[in-house]
Amino acid sequence: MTSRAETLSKLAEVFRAHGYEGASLARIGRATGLGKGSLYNLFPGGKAEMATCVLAEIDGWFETNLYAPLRAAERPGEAVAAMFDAVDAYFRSGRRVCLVGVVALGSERDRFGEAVRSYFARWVAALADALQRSGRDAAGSTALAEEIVVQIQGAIVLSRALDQPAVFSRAMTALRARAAAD
Amino acid sequence: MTSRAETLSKLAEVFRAHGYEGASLARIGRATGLGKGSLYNLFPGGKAEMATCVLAEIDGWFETNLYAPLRAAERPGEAVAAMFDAVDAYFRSGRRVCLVGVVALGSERDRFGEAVRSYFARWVAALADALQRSGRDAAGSTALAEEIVVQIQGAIVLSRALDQPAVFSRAMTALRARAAAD
DNA sequence: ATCAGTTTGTACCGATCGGTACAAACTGGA
DNA sequence: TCCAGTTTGTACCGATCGGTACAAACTGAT
Repeated sequence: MTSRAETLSKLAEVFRAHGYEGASLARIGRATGLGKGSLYNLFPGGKAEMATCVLAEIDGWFETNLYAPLRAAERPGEAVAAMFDAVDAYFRSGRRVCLVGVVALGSERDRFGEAVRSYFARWVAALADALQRSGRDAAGSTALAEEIVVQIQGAIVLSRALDQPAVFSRAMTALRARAAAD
Repeated sequence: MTSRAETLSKLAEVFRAHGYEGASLARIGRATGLGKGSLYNLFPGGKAEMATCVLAEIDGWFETNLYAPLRAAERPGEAVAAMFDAVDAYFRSGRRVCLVGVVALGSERDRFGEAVRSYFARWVAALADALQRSGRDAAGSTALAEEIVVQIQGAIVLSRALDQPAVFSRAMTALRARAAAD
């Protein structure tokens, strides 16, 4: 069953590019190469279920590749550095949008509210955990973790707005230094 | 001609709430209390012209209330502090979305590319100008200005995602301190 | 009061929306 | 080879999309 996973990633790109309301079934069908019959066979709940599954897959990817390593790392400092590598690759230096962030800004926020909240809350918590275990006090760790996630999201916005991936890269470089300091 | 200005602000709220694609003429008509006849009389170019005018009005508001004061201030430090006050009020502590930022993330970015680019470029430039005149070197001013705008945008995303306006307020407080320090 | 010019509501257009129905085409096990 | 069960394409549904046409209702100057 290769279809499901591949389809989800293509679905994600459609939602990323056009948002929930702009992701029409016609566009989805074109992007995935699947007709309505197949789509509704895979996702009986229609567009809402597609979006839910896409968000769940993204959430799972971040949990596996970012949050869990941050929480489990024996050398937290290296895990934080690895997170920045992963973030830079995943968001393609700001050229790729954060779908969860886009949902948070849109009118569909309430529909997917818990998924959105959990994704970001766990990101901040996992990062704060790693920062604290690398020698910071609890309050400072949480504050810095929150600021890092804020800057990642903001850097995506600004680098896309200015069409300058360098903006994203600069922000990541500065954050790496902040996280590594002391 | 009270209609035009009032209509634009109501239009802005519709675009903010639903994005360009989600802002249907039905919703726009409902929100403004105007029929299609009136809307196409005010904006012969249809939805695209409405969005262009809304972006232009927002741009004008920021130019007048933020950028110009930052560039003209005799006491740049106070102008920067005033900017944070204005930003906090305008974005209602993160409860209100930045329409230009939303457009930058969406598929309509290219259609309004120049407006989006200019809005953010002038924001960063005006802020960097004020920071430099308050005693910083040129490179540090630009870097800090960029980071401040990044954090404002990111704080809107995160505070909405977590449904915690306090996230936005904390970010603004920290940025005020960063900007005031030297 | 009249009338040109504007503003408004409404009916309507073809296209597309998300979703359903269902028969044809597949699939693997017996 | 056959057949139950799944997967697929396609036709179709009512609703809504952005946009147009146009006549009725307003407006202010004469």
